[in-house]
Amino acid sequence: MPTIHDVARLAGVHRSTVSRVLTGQGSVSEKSRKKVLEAARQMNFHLNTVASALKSQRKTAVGLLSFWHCSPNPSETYYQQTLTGIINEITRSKFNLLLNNIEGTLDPENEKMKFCYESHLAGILLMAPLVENESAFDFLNGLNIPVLFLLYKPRDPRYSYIDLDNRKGAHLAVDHLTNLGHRKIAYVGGELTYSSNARDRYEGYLESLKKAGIKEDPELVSNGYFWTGHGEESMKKFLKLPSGQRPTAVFAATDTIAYGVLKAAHDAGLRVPQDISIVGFDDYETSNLTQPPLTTVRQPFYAIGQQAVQLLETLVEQKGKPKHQFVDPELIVRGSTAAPWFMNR
Amino acid sequence: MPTIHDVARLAGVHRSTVSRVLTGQGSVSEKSRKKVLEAARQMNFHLNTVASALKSQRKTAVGLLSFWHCSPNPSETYYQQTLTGIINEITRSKFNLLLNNIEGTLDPENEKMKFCYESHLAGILLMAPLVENESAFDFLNGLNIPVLFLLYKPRDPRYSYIDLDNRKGAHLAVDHLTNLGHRKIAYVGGELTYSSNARDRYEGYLESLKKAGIKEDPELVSNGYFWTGHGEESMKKFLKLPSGQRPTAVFAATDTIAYGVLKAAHDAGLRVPQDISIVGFDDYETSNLTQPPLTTVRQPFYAIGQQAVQLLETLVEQKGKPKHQFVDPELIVRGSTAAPWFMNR
DNA sequence: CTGAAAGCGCTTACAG
DNA sequence: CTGAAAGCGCTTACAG
Repeated sequence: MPTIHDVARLAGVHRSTVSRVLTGQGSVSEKSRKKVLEAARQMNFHLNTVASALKSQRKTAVGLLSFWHCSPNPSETYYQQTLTGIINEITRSKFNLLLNNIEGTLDPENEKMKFCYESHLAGILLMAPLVENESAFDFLNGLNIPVLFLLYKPRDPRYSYIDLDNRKGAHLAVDHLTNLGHRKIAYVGGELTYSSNARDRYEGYLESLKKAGIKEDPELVSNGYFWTGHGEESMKKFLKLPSGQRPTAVFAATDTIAYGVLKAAHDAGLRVPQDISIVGFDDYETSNLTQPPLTTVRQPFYAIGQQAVQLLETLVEQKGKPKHQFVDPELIVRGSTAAPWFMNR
Repeated sequence: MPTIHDVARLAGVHRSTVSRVLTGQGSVSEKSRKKVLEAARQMNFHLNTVASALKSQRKTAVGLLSFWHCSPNPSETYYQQTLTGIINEITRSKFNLLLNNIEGTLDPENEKMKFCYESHLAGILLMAPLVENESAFDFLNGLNIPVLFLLYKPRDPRYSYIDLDNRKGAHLAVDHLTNLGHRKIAYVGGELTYSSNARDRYEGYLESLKKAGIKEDPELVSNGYFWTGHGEESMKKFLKLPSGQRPTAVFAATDTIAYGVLKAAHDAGLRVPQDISIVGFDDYETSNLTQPPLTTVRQPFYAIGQQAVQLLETLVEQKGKPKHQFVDPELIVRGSTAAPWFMNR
C-alpha cells in the first residue's frame, strides 16, 4: 500500500502538503492541490485512518454494545427494528458503527468487553433490556466517553438514556379500557427487578386504575416474563377466579404476552372482544394479523434508534450532563377491545 | 488516559515489557508479569487499539457494506435476519464489525465509500441485493482484502459469494406443483437485469417445467419486481386469460409477491388451494399467518449470515482463490397448495 | 528475560 | 503557502 510519502514524491511536494490537501485542513495553493490530488488518484491512495486517528486523536466510531444476559436474544423484532434505525442514522452521520453483542455474564475482563476500550470510540450505545445488576456497568463511567442506554431507564442518573415513555404507554392502554367502561382490568407484565420497562408499565397501570377510582386487585396482577407462555398461563389463572371477580379486560405489557392471553381466551371458548378485551404493548407487525387484530400501544422502535444516534452525537459534542429523553407511545385501536359484555345487555 | 509508559513507570520495568505482558507475545518473567498486571489494573489501563493496530499492522475489524441503490431498504425482514446471524457470529469471532449502509448511487469518491478503505478492515461483507452495474464494485478488488458477496451471485468469478441455491429452490417449488398434477404453472418474478436471485429462480422454474415436459407459456410469466403490488397485478392479468389457458398454480419468486397473488385470487373470489395453488419463496414469519398459510421455499437467512462470517474468516486467513458457496433451501408445505381442481372432479 | 531503538503512517504547531 | 520536525502510543527485531 502506498503511503503519504509516496504521494508526496510523485507530486513533488512535502508530505505535510499532501496531508493538508487530503484532510482539507490548512491552506494549500491551487497548483499543489491539483498535483497532490492527481498523484493520489494515480496511486489509488487513501489516507490510513488508523494512523490519522492516532496522530489527530480524533474518534471515528460509535459503539453499539448489546447485552443479552437474562434476555431472550437479538433475533427479537424490537432489536432488529431499533438496529435498523440506528444503522440508517449512522449512515447519515460522520461516524462508523462498531457492533458487539455480549451473551452471558457481564465481566469487565471479558475478551469481548475490551471492545469498550476501543480507542476510536467516541461514545457507546448500550442496549441491555434486562439488567440484573446495574453497577456491573459502572466501569463504563471510567471510560470518560458518553454512554447512552437505549430502551432501558437506568436508576443511576449519571447515565444518559432514551426510552419510550412506558408509564404514559400504560396510561394510554388502561385509560382506553376504563373509558370503554371496564372496571375489572387484569395486568400481565414482566420481571420487575430486571426490567425498567416492566416496572414503568406496572406503575402506569396502577396510576390509571387509581385515576379511575378502581382498587387494585392482586389476583388480577401477574408479573412474570415478557413472553407468550406467561400470557397464556396468567390468563388461565384469571379464568379460574369466581365469576364476579373475573376480568373483563386484560392489559398485556407486551404483544407477545397478549398473543398468549388471546390464545388462552380462545381455548376457553371466549370471544374477543365481546367477552373479553385485550390490549397489548409494542405493536409488532404480526399484531395486525391476529384474530381479531390487536389493540396495542405502539413503540416506534425505528425512530428510537434514529433518535438515539442523534442524542449520542449531541453528547459527544457537548460532553455535558447526562441527558434523559422520552419518546411518546401511541395507542393503536384495533379489534380486540370493546365495551364490556355487561354494558350490552 | 494513561499510556503504556505510565504503566511501565509504575511497574518499574521498560515499556517493551509492558507490551509483552499485555499482548501475550514474547516471554516475560512471572515477577515482571505480576507487577505489570497489577500496575495496569491500578491505573485501569487498556492498550490503545489504534496505536497497536498501526504498529503491528494487524486488522481488527470486518466491514459490512450494504448497498441499497435500486433496493427497497434495510428494514426488509431478510436483511434483519441475515444481519442478526452476522452479528452473532462476529461476537464469537475475534473481529469487530464495522457497519455502513450506502443509499443512492455507488460512487467510489462518495464520503461513505471511504469506509471501504478503512485500514483496520480485514475483509468486507457486501450486501447488495440489486446491482445495476457490477463493475461499479471493481475498485473493491484494488483493496487487496477479501470481499464476500451475500445473497447475491456476482457474474465476475473473482468475487467470492455465499448465496442460497436459488435454482434448487425454484426446483423444489415447481416440482412440488408438478407432482401434485399441475401443468399450467404461472411464474411471477423479479428484475432479471439487476437481481441474480431473480435470474436464478426464473431459470430454475424453466428447468423444472422442461423436466416435467411442460412447454413454457410466455403469457404465464411475469418478471417485474419483488413486491406485493407486482404479485397482485400479475395475478389479475393471469385471470383475464381465456379459461383454458389460465394457471392452476402460481409460483411467486418471493413471499411478498405471493401475498399479492393471494390477495388478487381472493378478490376474484377464488378459493386457495381448491381453485388455485400458490407457492412463495423466503418463508417470512408472516407466511405462516396468511389465510391459508403459505407453502413456500425457506431461505435460512440467519444461518446464511453466520456462514458468511465463517467463510470470510477463512478467506482472511487463507488469502486464496475466491470461494463460491451455496446454501440449501427447504420446501415448507402448508395450506396454499393442493392438487388442481380438475383432478377432484 | 529485558532494555534501547527504530518506526508504523500520519498531523500539526512552528518558522519562514 | 510550504517544509522540517516532533510525536501520537504502541510493537518488535536486535543485542546482551
